[in-house]
Amino acid sequence: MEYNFKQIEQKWQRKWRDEGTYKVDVDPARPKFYVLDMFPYPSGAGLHVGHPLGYIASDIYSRYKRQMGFNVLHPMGYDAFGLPAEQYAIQTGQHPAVTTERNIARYREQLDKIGFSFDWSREVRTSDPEYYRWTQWAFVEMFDHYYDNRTNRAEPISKLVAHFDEHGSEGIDAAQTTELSFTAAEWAAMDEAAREQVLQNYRLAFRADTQVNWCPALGTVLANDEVKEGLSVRGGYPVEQKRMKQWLLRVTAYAQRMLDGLETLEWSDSLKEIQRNWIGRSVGAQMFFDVDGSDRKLEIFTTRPDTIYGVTFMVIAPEHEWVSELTTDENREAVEQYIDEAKHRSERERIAETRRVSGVATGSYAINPFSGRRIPIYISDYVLAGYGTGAIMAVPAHDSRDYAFARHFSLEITPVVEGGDIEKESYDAKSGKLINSDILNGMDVKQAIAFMFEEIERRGIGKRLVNYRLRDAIFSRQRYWGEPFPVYYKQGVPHTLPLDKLPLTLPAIDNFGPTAEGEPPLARVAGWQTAEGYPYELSTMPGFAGSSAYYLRYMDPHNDKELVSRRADEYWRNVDLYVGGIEHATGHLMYSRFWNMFLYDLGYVCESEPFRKLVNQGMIQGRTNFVYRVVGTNKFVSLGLKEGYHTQEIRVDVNIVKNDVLDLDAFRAWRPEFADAEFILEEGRYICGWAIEKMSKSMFNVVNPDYIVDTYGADTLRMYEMFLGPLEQSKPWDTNGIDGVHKFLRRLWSKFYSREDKLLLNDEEPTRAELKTLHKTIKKVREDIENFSFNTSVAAFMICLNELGDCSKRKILEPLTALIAPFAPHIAEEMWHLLGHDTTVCDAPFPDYDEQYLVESSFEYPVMVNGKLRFKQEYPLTATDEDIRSTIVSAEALQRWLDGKQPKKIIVVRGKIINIVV
RNA sequence: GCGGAUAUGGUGUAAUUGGUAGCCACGUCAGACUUAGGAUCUGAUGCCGAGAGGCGUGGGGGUUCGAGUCCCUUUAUCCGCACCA
Repeated sequence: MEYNFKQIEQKWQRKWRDEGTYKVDVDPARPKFYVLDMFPYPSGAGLHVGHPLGYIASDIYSRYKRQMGFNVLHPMGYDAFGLPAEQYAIQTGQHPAVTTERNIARYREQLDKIGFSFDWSREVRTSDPEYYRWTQWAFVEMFDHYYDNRTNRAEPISKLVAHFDEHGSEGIDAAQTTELSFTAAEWAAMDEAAREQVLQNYRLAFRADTQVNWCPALGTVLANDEVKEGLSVRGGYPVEQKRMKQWLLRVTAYAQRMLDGLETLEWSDSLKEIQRNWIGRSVGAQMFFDVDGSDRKLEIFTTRPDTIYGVTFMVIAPEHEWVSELTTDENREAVEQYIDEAKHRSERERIAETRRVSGVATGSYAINPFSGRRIPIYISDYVLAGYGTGAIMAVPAHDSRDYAFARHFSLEITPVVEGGDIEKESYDAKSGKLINSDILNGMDVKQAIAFMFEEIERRGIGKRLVNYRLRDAIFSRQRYWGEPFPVYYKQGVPHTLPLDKLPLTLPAIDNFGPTAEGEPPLARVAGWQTAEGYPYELSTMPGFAGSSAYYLRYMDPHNDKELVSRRADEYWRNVDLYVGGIEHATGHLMYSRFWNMFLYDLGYVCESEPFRKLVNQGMIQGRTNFVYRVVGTNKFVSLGLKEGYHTQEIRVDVNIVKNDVLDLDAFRAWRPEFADAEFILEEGRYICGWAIEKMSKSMFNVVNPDYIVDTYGADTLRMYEMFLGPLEQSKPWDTNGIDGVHKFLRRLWSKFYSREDKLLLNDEEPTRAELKTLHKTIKKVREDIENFSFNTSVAAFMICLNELGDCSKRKILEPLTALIAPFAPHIAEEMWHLLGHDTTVCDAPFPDYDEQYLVESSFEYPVMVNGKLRFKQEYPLTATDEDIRSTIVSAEALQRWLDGKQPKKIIVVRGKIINIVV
């Protein structure tokens, strides 16, 4: 009987669905294992072959763990809110809910064909009100909490209010937007709006007037991770800086914990490094400089307090709040002009002109608190308003940016650390002896920094301080297709809806663009207000809101009382294995950790880190095929012959090319203009050229998994995607090797049935050689799965089959079936039943190996007997005395042995002594 | 500029973790069976050389009895961050 993958796969997929084979429940009697994929955004283009790569890997691991006796949670859902659906709606007028629903149905159909072991009864969709009520709920909780740096956790805002009632701001150490100072009496005198203003300074979800990334083309603000090189990640539109009142999440409160938490995670070093850089911790000193002729004190942050005697000027950002105050009348015009220019430079220009030096003097002077010198204060856009205090002390001798600035404006450059040549460039290295530095002279840099930290605090002019590059996350988007904020405004003061009023559902609209006044789409909704007539917030939440806690919801997806029950949470705890793309390194994977830590502080979840182990699968690139048209004709010349012609390169649909050979008839049928195409063939075939490009519709290189599944079957697709190379590595999709994998499955099948349809399975005893092959394969596959080295397991299966020859023995095929089940579940299931089982193969125990079958020839120390070299040995299974005697010893090695030195180690490879280590 | 990763046949890759480099596939070549083959099966296939043999893991150097693997240096490609004080 032929290997009829279509019949086998349909049969078992239906059965798995009908019988709920992959449904799981809390089972305290069994150990749990949680395997999660990053859920997809259901785009209109459907699933391409790149999507399943990670899903297949995680499915293999899930099935393996299940066969190892674990209760495996392996859910799937959809990240259904998002910009593309809304953009599509603006263009076509189709409601995003409709198109999203349609796309989801398509995704589901495609996913089902691949034979994943998802528990679909736990599916979540972020756009479902029953789901997003918990997103809104978390937001309300964040609004109601602040971060206490003393207890190092989120605390109820009521605790803060109680403190204000009693002591004012005195004694508060909390994560905050700006430093506030007021007494209990002042607090008592504030009205509601003023009090709320103060509380917004502390809330974990808060509103603030900040510098934001504004994307005019998309009509919305974006978070830092949604902007790359001054362009929006989605769409690639220019992004500009703008001051706007926005909702934010105070993720910076958790910066240190997110940094520390990385140590406990099994993530790749490169990913941890990306997060560390993103958080950007730096230890330095806060210092106050007196401003000459003013009682203002200019606050700066520096990591090099040791260079204080080398400070020859100061610089503040153009957006610094004291710009106008520090500017003297004679400089005012120049300063205003400079500020105006800076404002109109886009982020992109600013990045492109990174090395351009620009700035202007304020006319004011500061006093160096150590040397007492009077130094000028400048304004320049190389100082960022968003980092530190937006003001720096400039040390041109030891900072390349300050150096460039000083050179440009001919400012004094005083070296204070030995080692460089300041005529040529600044000396930035943190090593050397201090000079020209009064009390610091003779110390080395590290010593001087430590000394200065103490000295600054002792003199009361500042303190040691840790700064982070991480910014609070902008949380509102001026869009329609997202979670509405459970917020309404009373006389402009924001209030959150009570929890029992959630979810606040997204109203239906039919025009998805911004209003004429530039308001978000929700402004179009008449009556978008509370029953009492208070208006709701008009913006919606960003994409990362819904994906920040979805892994928790999977644990208990139908619970209408809470996000996740204690019982479910304490059983499933956190994700043991998370598989997904590296592109979420600074977005989703940061926000989720923040969100989870917050819920952990509040006692809703029992683990502070959501994803214990993380594997990043590589991206699958497209492999574009080209044909070569002879210019001015409808003749196409094969790749190898094109040199003789003047040709034009045309992209051709990769689905009508096989192994770079063009299907001529399909090509003629592809486009009307090619209907009468003629070909110049080489050896009777048309060979296409190729290139690696991003997989996209416009390049005609999108390969759809459906086509592969229809042609070769799901098991072939699964094994082939794994066979392609290491999981973490990006690689081009290329079907050139798929026949090899398919052939393997057919040969596996032929162990059961001959071509004449005879059942070959028999009960003969296996030979030692066959057992050795089997156990070797089991060992290899077990180790490979644990290491996510699936490509080498596929190779191991092929070797196994080659070595087994025509063996159709039950005692070999039965463990082999259980072994291959995670990779090729359909054929394994069919084989399992042919072997006479009526259970499902995913519950078949994963086979173990026995070392006794694996022993290779192993020689230990040689001993001298009657002047001859003899081996004290463990005999190999098949070795005879003849084998031992014929062991070849190199002359040199033997000589060394005969010199009488005691060898440490004898190197024997395949029965041959290569060397003796003395 | 800083940080991280990668580099092995015509191609994708593998290497017991310092021990015969190239497993397993693709491709190619030869053969068998076929009316036919883009089916199936068998064999060969790193490079140079008729052969003996020599050379081979981006380049150069080092450690070691022994290096794809460790160290130094250099080149190329990819990724992340990028005026972060």
